[in-house]
Amino acid sequence: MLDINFIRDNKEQVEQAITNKGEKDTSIVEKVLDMDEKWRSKVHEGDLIRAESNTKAKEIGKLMGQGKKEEAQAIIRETSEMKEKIKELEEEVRELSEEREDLLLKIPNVPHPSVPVGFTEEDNETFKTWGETDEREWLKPHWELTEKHGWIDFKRGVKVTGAGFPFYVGAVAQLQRALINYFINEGVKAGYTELQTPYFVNEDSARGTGQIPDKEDMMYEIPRDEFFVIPTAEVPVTNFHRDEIFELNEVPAKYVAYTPCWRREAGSYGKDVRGLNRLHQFDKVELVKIVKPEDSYDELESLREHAEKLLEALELPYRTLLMCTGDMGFTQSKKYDLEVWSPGQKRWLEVSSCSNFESFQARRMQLRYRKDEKDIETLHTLNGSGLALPRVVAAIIETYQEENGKVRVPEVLKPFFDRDHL
RNA sequence: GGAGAGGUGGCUGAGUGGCUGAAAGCGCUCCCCUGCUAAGGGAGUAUACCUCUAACGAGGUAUCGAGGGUUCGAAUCCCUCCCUCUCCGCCA
Repeated sequence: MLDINFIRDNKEQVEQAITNKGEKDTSIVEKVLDMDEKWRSKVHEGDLIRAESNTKAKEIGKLMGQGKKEEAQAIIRETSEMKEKIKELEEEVRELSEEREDLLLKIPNVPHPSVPVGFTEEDNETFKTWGETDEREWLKPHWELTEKHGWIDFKRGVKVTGAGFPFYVGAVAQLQRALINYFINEGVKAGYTELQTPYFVNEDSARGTGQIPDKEDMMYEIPRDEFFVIPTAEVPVTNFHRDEIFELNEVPAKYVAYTPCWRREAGSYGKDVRGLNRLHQFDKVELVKIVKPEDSYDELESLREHAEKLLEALELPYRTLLMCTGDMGFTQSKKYDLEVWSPGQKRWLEVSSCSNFESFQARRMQLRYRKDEKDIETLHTLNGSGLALPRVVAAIIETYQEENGKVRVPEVLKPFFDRDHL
């Protein structure tokens, strides 16, 4: 959510941002400003009447205390009209405030000036490439190898739950566990605090990170208990500090958390969902930072570098994309995607997304810090995957495969294995 | 799941209808005093929003778990919900 005062002062910039993010109709800006105007005027009107009514109530109290019942009665009669008016205004204010809030929640975050303007994948900038893509023809896609070794059981996953909920069996289960450990360890080494989180969150939390109202369809729901199943650890982790005011020495706060992630992925099909490419449940190690506004763009770079180093340590060729305005989503102001090379599929797979939300999430969540004696300021939040597991697993299996179908264990994961091959 | 108790400011904890946005203590900040690993005195110390102001700032409204109700007036009474604690039950 943007600051209404910011919108008021930067109307054109916000409209431009909406356009650049791919939405043609920018009239919402006009609407929200109009609604805000109405809301403020009614709030003020209500405040004035309430002030008067409070004064009278105090007079009554005084008179009652002195036993002057007659005089008190006279004032009480005066207030009855006011009472109705207050109720009326309260109702109006409530409605206006709701409408205002609804509109405000529908306005996307403003992209950073360094973000390329564009609307399709082609408009994303390649920020960096690392390693040589392996184009050898005989390299097999991971699903053939896992099938051959019995490492991933998609069929039984379908039987037990449904499509997109595979079982990992034996060596690949071990590989995932090793990766989770490795990623968390690297996060902790880099100064992130490890967090284990709830996997269900309430509506306020889903709203806090912007899954509601923007991306409701991505989440599984548990209506009976009014929970949402987390689509990423970002949701519980960022909400960890919701409604809190940090002291100066408490920022930056940095967390690393492993959780499974559940996503409905409605409308996905074809090669995108083949094998481990897209699942309804997958594992991910997530990094979250809560930082001072002036630091957030430096923090974004270090977050990106941290994720990149994980891929480098695993010796997996990758590229980093700077996402264009139209491809980056509602809540971000700047986003990098890391894509690992899948030599068996001859394509890039997204394994990390590092974003700066500036104050967009923090404002919804009331995440602030005491800047000095007088000022309280909204913080900035960032997050990035470090990393998403299944596609890394796929890339490892494909990259480390040998012609006989065996798969070597990457060097950095050797401590987690007692052998050279999976 | 059943029975009971309770939710007040950063913390402890008063407060059962009016001068209580909230005593007192602790903590914290600033000032004064004090020559020493300390003590004493004074002042200040929630958040959001609105209005006025160029600004410093001033005023107003709301908030005592959340929402609703009664009342001229509610932390205080009533209802609903949430949460915490104790006992029982169940259980990894």
